[in-house]
Amino acid sequence: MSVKDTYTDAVAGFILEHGLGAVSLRPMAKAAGTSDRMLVYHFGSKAGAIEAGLTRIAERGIEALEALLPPGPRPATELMPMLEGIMRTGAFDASVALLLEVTALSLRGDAPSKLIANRLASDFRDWLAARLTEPERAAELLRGIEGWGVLRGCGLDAPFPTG
Amino acid sequence: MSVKDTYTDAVAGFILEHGLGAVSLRPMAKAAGTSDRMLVYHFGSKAGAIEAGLTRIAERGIEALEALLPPGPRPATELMPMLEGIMRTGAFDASVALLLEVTALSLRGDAPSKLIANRLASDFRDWLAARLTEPERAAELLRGIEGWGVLRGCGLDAPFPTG
DNA sequence: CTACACATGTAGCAATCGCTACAGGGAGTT
DNA sequence: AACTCCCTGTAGCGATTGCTACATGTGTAG
Repeated sequence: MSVKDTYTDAVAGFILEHGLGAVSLRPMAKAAGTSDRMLVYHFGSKAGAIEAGLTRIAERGIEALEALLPPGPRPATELMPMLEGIMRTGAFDASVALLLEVTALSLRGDAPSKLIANRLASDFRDWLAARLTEPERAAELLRGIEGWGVLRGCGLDAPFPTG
Repeated sequence: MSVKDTYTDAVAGFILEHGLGAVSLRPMAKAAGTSDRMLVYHFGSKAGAIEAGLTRIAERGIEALEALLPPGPRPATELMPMLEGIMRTGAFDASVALLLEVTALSLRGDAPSKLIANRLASDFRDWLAARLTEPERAAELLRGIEGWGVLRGCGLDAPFPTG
């Protein structure tokens, strides 16, 4: 793994932990064990570093979630309660928050955010489709999950989408 | 309307237009026709100004949406297509983006954001319940609307929730 | 050994950040 | 007239921002 690759991981971790709005070069570089100078050297700019970090996060994407589930497609009536249990632990709160931040930027017209947001969402949708015995329900259920996540972030206890 | 009240409106407008992440005192004061000095004087701090602006936005809340709809409760099969038409115009993209920003902060543990996010979401939920002939479906439909908004922000065309 | 590309540390620049100290201006009260 | 209270402009502070100039190290190919 190249040096730049290591930095990319560190940047991804920093963004996930602190959020897009809290990114600045010096603290992020410190967390990566290097200097702002090096981040700019390797990624060209702050925006480049963020883009690399977000892309890395999108690549890692579903891995963490995948690891918590038994393999193979399931009917929604089985899969959704499993997902609900996982989401309710809060383990993915940071990921949800980041998705919402990127989505907000995308809604405001930020072009790089549009790309990343689209990738994050469609990767999740495709993963969901592959995990369901009723893949045609993926979009509807994804909509429900995202909405549930937003309401959870707002402190409201909406019902989790079911089969 | 007091001077501070005018500033509050201007701050609310600035936040809606540019997003929470882009708020800084001097540009916001310029948009309000005053100086950073005055915003700090009236609101105590940047955080105080933001809180006042967000509260004002929450107060205004549903007004703009309300104005676009015929009065009285409707069945979901009627109301939801109306909402879909309105949302698809993009007129509320900035509002959605702001809600997502606040929700993200709330998910990361920011206490003031938790309050505002909760108020924004529960006001919308209550409004929806009052607008439906089946008010018990408000939470489920709100979840669908929020999820739809997120996916729309991501550039995905999910189906709008229906009756 | 030399040459050259990659990588890095030090130092600093101009801009912006949130915020504050200080000096009033203007209106109303005594 | 003197005093007080609300409001505002000017100026600036120390910190942080993204980024860069310059010098240097380090490893590899010729």
